[in-house]
Amino acid sequence: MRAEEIPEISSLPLFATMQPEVRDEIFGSAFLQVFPPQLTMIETGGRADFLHILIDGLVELFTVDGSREVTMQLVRPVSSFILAAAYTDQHYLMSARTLTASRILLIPSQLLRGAIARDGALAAAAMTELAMRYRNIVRSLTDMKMRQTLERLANFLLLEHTRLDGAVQFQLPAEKRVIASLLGMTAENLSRACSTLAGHGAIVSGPTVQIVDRTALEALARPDPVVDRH
Amino acid sequence: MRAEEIPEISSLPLFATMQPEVRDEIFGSAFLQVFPPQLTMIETGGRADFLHILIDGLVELFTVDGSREVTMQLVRPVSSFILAAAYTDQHYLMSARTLTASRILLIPSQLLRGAIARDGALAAAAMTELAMRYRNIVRSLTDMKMRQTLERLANFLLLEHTRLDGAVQFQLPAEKRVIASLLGMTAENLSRACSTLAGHGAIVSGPTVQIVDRTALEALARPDPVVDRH
DNA sequence: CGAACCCTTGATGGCGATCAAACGCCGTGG
DNA sequence: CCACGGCGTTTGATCGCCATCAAGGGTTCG
Repeated sequence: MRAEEIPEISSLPLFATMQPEVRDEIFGSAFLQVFPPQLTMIETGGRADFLHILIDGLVELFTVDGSREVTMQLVRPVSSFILAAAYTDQHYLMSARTLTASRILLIPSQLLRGAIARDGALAAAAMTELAMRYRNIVRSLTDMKMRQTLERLANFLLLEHTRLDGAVQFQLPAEKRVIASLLGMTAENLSRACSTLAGHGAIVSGPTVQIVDRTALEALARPDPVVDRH
Repeated sequence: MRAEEIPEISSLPLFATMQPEVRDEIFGSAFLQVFPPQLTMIETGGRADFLHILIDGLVELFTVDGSREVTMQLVRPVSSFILAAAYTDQHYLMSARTLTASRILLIPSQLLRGAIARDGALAAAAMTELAMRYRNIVRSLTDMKMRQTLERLANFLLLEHTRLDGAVQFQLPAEKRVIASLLGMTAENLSRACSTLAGHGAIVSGPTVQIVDRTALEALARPDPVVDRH
């Protein structure tokens, strides 16, 4: 990996507090791989031989059932994914593919487990990371069970809006079909829902979003102060 | 807690491998509490001051949105719950109530965090526990997004059937209204779905279930060999 | 320039929610 | 002991959200 990126990766919550010598050992055996867009690098049911860390690009986690697939989560840089499978040495529950060209750091699972066993600070960080991801999925499940599609879209846009520090205008992070699947709806319905939001403070035209009235959007989305605090 | 139960709790995966002296310290400061049925002991948004371990009884985890609530998970003995919130010292994402009279062991979160920091084996066990729960929620979310209600019910019954070592007849673990909410459907629809299953190898009459043709039920449920392996 | 592919828009249908009512069970109190 | 009321479950009727099917427009890429 590029020399200037080592500090950036080291400063990830997962690696920030660990012992430097253990970190050097892990990074020494890790390797960076560059993937083109639309490449499935992990398949459901496979073995989790590596912890993946997305350095750059965009990754989609999804599940497959027969011929149908559903997006579960978008992974943005810089963050790790499939930590749970890597740590417990089990099969992947989700597949992963790149949405854009991506650079991904691969850390052998076995090495990671060894390091966690030896380094208490790393163990704590991994635990925190996993706990955060757990809580995020609980949020997704809640969202799915409690809200209908329009509300989910509205909440999604509110979240993006917040993530981007309240920028009035921004781009959707992925193709609409992917967003639709992530939100548990069809592309057709997402399109209609986007039009509907024009009357509720959000104008979505193609891939660009304008938040013109956050209050109105919140009135529709009714974000939960506890569940939706990220 | 009763003397004869200490070995049972100690043999939980979470506590089995830790150092005996740390375990004694934790258990020394833990206390057992008895709750009547239908008592909400944890409210969404509250602080996670204790790790809870259900020794005996049945607990429902659920979320509240305005006036509506949704069941997220059933907790059966003996197992811990809300580990993620307790470890990260954050607010509860879910509420918890007893469904039957229950005995619950309460371990101060702060004490737990300290013990995890000192005891690598406990840290590893906690990590595994959390990873397992993470994977279970991923399964729930997949189930929710990919299947419709009848399939979800069928899969639920298959899971119960397996859990009970293939017993031909068994009781539903909770009231149907709770099961319905857990499966993301209304009580009315669950009732109809139960009748429908009579033609697919499962006879549900009131709270009792008979699996008369598992193959037929599986044909309807189409369980995923990866996702549904628990 | 053509062929995918994505997005959009419209028409239709079905799954499941909602509303409504009756039944059975069980506790309480007369 | 029985009457009553409450609650969970069941069954029926209806509604609405959203999926599906279908077709057209726009963009990208070979």
